[in-house]
Amino acid sequence: MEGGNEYKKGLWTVEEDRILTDYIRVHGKGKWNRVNKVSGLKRSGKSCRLRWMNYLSPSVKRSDFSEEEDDLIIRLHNLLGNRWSLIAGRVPGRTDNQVKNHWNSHLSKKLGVSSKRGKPKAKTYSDSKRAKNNFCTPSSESNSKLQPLPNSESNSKIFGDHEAAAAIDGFDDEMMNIQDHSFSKSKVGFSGMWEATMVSNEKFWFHNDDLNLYSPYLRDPTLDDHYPFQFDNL
DNA sequence: AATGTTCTCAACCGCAATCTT
DNA sequence: TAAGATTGCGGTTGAGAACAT
Repeated sequence: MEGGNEYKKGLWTVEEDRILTDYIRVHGKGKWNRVNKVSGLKRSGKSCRLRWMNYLSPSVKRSDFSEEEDDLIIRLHNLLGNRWSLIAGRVPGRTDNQVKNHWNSHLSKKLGVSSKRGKPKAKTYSDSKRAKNNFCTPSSESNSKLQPLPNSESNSKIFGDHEAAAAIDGFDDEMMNIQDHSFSKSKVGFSGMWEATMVSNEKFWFHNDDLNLYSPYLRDPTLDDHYPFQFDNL
């Protein structure tokens, strides 16, 4: 149980960092609410988790953002909006907090856009569940590793080689037919080179070469178009 | 040098999702 | 199955640093 005034707040001291690092070396990460009980550290589990994930973890890169990272973040943000965790998952060594701060203090100015840009908020529980299911988030363990395509044995390409890739340069209304399914580029609103791979009768995976992203598209028969959700930030 | 202003980023907060009992 | 605990996310805050006057 977290709460009361028993936990310290504010910046972490070197000694607190050492205690937390020692704890994780012995017990591993996770079970954050056990940290204070075991180590005596006067910090909430939530605070311990944040400190480890954003600062102490050896996988966190502390260097300045490179041009390549900036470029990747800008493209991912264009695609995903303020889904910082998803974006960070595609930028090796960077945390969601780092990416968010970097965007708000540097990139948004560089691009001349408002940093208060809102994410396309899900309106309902099912919407937010769909939104979560619609992108492959790398597990926290394999932070930054690309999600592989689903097992190729179980997949059948919808298109032949030539047809497999569809160049989507703008947001026009061109329709593309995939066997008996059809979708509108404008509703997807992605740019780049996409490849659709059939996983099952109900599920496609899109591969964007430009962004190295794999995204599942789940058909939703309850919607009159076949798009589970739209990217209204585009 | 002193003071005021702006910027950066670590950490907090509230909420929702997920897990555990 | 329900309720409480825990985890994870994105928005926001505020202390300290950097810059301007």
